[in-house]
Amino acid sequence: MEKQVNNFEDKLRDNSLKLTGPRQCILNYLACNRDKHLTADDIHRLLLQNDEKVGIATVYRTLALLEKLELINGIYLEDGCVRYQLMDTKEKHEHHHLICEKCNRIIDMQDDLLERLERQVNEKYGFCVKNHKVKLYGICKECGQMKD
Amino acid sequence: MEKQVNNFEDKLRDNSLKLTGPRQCILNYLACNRDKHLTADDIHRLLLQNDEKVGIATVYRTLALLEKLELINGIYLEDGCVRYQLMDTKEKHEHHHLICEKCNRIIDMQDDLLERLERQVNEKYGFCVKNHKVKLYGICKECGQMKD
DNA sequence: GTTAGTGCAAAGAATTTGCAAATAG
DNA sequence: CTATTTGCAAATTCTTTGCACTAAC
Repeated sequence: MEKQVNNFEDKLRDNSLKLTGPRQCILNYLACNRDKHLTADDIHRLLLQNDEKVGIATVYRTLALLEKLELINGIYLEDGCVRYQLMDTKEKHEHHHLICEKCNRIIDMQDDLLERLERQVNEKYGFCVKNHKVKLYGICKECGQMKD
Repeated sequence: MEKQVNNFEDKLRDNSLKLTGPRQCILNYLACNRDKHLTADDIHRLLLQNDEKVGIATVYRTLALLEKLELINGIYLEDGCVRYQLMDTKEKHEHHHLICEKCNRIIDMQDDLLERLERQVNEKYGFCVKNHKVKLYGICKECGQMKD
């Protein structure tokens, strides 16, 4: 978390952008909830709950900025709103998500098992893979165990 | 294509839904453009161009129906609108998409190389994979060859 | 002080909904 | 004939934008 915040300050400086209250706040919330997948609205609501008066427009603008600076990743599910999560600096690519079709939980998955696939894509399609977004849909352990 | 249309008629009958002009038309457009990735608006525009007077609401309702009947798949890109494509009845899962970050082309990829990954997910997370959505981002062959 | 960032309210885009009229079975 | 579907326009949802005001550097 420290690392990302420092990283953020550097990236802002490099682009002559300003380190403002709302920006610090929003990055902080994401850093404290790296396991969650928050929408702009979630973050806005969280801020208001903690008496941080930040407009929703600023939340959107900050999330767009953080995504451009490659500090967060957007996840696009089927419900029409984007969810964000802090990027793991150790990751080469984005990590994968398991989405339970019963409880709608989103489970993070760190394994990077797509290297072989990416190599084959390069050979067969001449396509040079830079990033990937993998979502696996199914039934999670807990839901699978319930005998409804 | 014949197969899908028949399949469609059966599925409608099974659910006491009606086979209407707009529904046939829309499925037909998708069947004739299985390699494309059309938005509701694309389809609506196509229909109007061919003097089929169908309201945009009907297009949305029909696409939702076709998706529920598992005849088409929705692809959720970063531009905020859903694109649809006829499902290939031969496929176990959805196929993958390569998205070029330069020309924004979407390339279909039939290989199903995720079986090993899915097996490991099942072992490690107890998660039973039913479907997947894989998008690989990068630079396509043509864009990679351009020396701009 | 200058430039970038913010909040607000209004605009925009994609999609959904309510309802009376139309149509398939 | 009856239940489903349609078209239209209005509503909704998520997101973006314009602009005067504020805050970083």
